[in-house]
Amino acid sequence: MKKELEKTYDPKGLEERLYKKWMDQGCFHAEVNPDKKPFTIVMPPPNITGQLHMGHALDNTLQDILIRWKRMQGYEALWQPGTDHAAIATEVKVTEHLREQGIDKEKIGREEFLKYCWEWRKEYGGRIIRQLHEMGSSADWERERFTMDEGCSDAVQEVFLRLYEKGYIYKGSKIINWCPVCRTTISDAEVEHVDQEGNFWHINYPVAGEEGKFVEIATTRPETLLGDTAVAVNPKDERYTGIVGKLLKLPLTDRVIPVIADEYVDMEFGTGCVKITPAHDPNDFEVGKRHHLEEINILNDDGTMNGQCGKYAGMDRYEARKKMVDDLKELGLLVKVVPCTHAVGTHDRCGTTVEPMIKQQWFVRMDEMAKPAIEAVKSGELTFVPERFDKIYLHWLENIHDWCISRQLWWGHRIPAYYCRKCGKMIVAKEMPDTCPDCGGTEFEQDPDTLDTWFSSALWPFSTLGWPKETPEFKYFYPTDVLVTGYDIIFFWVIRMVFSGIEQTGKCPFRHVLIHGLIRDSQGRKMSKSLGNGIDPLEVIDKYGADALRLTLVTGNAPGNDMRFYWEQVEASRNFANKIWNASRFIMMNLPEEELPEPSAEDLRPADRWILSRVNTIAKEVTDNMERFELGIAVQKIHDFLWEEFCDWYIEIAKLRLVKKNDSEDLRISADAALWTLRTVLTEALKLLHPYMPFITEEIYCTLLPSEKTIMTAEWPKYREDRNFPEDERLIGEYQELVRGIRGIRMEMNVPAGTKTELTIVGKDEAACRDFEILKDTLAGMERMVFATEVRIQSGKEGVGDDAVTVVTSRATAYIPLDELVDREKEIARLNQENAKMDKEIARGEGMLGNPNFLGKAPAAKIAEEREKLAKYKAVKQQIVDQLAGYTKQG
RNA sequence: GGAAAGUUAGCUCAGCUGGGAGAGCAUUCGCUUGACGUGUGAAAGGUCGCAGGUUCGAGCCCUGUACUUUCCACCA
Repeated sequence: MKKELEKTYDPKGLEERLYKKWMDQGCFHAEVNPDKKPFTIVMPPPNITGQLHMGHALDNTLQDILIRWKRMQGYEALWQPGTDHAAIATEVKVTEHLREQGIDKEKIGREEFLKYCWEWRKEYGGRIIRQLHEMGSSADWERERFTMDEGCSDAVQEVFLRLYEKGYIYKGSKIINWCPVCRTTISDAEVEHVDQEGNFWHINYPVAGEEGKFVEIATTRPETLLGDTAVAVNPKDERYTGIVGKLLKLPLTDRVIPVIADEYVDMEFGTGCVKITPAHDPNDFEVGKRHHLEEINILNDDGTMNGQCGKYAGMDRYEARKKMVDDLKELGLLVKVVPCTHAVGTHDRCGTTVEPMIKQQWFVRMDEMAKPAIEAVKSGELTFVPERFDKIYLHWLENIHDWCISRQLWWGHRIPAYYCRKCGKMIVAKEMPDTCPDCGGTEFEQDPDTLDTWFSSALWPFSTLGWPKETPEFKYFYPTDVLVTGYDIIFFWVIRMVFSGIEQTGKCPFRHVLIHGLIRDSQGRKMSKSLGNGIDPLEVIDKYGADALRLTLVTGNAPGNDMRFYWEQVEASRNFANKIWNASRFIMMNLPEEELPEPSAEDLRPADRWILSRVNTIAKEVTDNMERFELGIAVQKIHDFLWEEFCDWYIEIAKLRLVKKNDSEDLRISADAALWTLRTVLTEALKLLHPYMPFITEEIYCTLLPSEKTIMTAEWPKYREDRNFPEDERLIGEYQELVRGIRGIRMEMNVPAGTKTELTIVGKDEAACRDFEILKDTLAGMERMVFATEVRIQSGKEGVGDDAVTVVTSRATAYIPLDELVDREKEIARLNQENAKMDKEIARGEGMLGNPNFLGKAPAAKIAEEREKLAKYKAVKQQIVDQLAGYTKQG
């Protein structure tokens, strides 16, 4: 029984059904297989708090395209999926969630809180995975991992230990970024500089013991005055040479601070005097170190002023600022207030202004590990697509600071450091030690901090494959091939994976990084929750299907570039799916029940060889484009081939032969050849399209070829020399030229569609006549395409009436008798216009070919091409001239 | 303050190593052609930001310039 496609294309039921089928058949699973070459992509693990958004949709579509393609090419293709515990994001979400139920995180304590986190993970961690299923993602879900599962946690501890023993991880008191709302440290990468309106407050600091003498400083954060331990000037600044070494009375306090000289101060900027607050400014911290200044912390962890701040203690930092400015004004020490905009460091997650503070934290030393990561890109071992992201990557690494990895959070990998309760000795180990080697104490307390969530993500390409164990998977699938991600997380993730991978495994974790941009709304704005302008990919899928969404996300999108989302584009994609659906349905309607053997070479007609040749060429081009990660260009070619060549031309040509299959034995053979070609070309094109539109291609393929289980493992089309038919491509090209010309002229002449005429084709020479004779069966049916009742092919003008309009191509002139419709004068004018056009072309060609420089320097192929074109234009012109001469003679 | 990207049809964007400018949507005029009106045929629409340069030849390479966007940055 022949299978059939549903009459209308409805992605909804179809996609769900096919995804289930793939899952049931284990189509996504990859195994260590020494007979095949591996191809690996690790999926950027979505947060367990996350919901699928357009960014995920794009990212996963690109990965799925690559994986499906490589799988078809015969690679053992592993797409390694999983989810991220997303330390701070989850902790914030769970905390909120608990608060809504009236539960206070602090009250229930760490252990209890973590239970809620795991519950959350159980409840919501799978949600985004299910949503990825809807996209058609062919990841190996059997291998799904989680950054906090046993294996990944083991990898984290192992790396921590190794780096600690190597001296690359250390605990130290340094100035760090503190978020007073989240109450944790954050890394440099998490600080976003946002321009804000603010003021420069100019304040006079009285010189001690010299009545009426002041030093004027300017600051954007007056409240930090309470932490000042010096004022600095540039040693070369002659304005201030006399004052260096003197003491100043720090306003609002009873402290005195020295004036010091330091190169760091820019003489040109402000007053040339800088207040130094070592505990709350990274630069001042460095200055303080150089001059052995006291570091006075003035802030509590929640951003309020601490006990050091006298009357301001307990106030919020901004409240204190206001009060202090008022007080300074009252004291007459406020010189002026100058409005200005300046870049304020904010926490990228919550937007809170970050406070630099000195705290004891854990850091990763970056200097040594950055080197091989830089080298990896410089040597070409690791490449970015597009290349320009090299610079961003290198610039960051070349200016990298040590990475603060400890977080004052509960949800995450706890730092594997233990402190002896008796003597305080710190021991770094995977498990809690039994006895203290120093004091013999047996009670230990683990460091309360957890690790930056990116610490575990950095290990993702190998921790998911079983590392640190030498598993077969690790040996086979690592290093991975391509990493696909947005440019927004190069710093957070890509760089950290590279140096971690090289340090731990000795190998760069991937060969290529394919960078994509952001999906913006139709006005070019970032999609965001606060704007409410986000488009839910699931809604798109619901309305138009995952295939349409996927196609929309890759067409016209170049690597690294942002793109705007338009519903119209999705609609166009769905229309394409519909087109393919119906074309396939048409082909299947005509296919016989019985076997359809490959026709012998002589039974194939020119159009058959043409379309076979075309799909062959397209396969090669598409493969080339995909190898260069030009997915948008590749899919455009498949799209255009299927729609404009296969549907618009070949199917139409084939129809003529199908309807006549019972007329004669010869026509039956012709019809069979067409059917076989239709099926063959469709099959090849479906394979090319499958990575982009997996569902519709699977459904059609399996219906068309009932013995095939899936298109997923069908062999990717390869270029075949025996399917290259340049002669037929040329011939059909001439045919198309002729048909287009006839349609055009009929339109121009306003010929009613119902009016059918004879068509006489006069070949330019014998060879041309022969060629058009070869196309006889195609031409004979041309009435469907060019409204001809009868087609004659001949070498002279005999029998051609005077009232015919003409279509001139390089090798033939077609005559269409239109009797009363033709205005002789207009026809002559039209031909003259054509003639002038040819003259222009000929002049261009002759100009080029007459230029000795061109002949001397241009490549031979280009010269030959131009010669050929020139000859063609000359031939057309000749025929136009002949035609005109005929009219003149008659007229 | 550094760096990158963009500037191409009315709109949104492609354009691979330099060799006669493309798509989708929109527009105009046709088509109950038996797969598809989610279709089909024809057409209109561009000084490729501006100014120089290199080249036989530049949307593409170089220099400068204008505007837009983004990233980085410890000038208080």
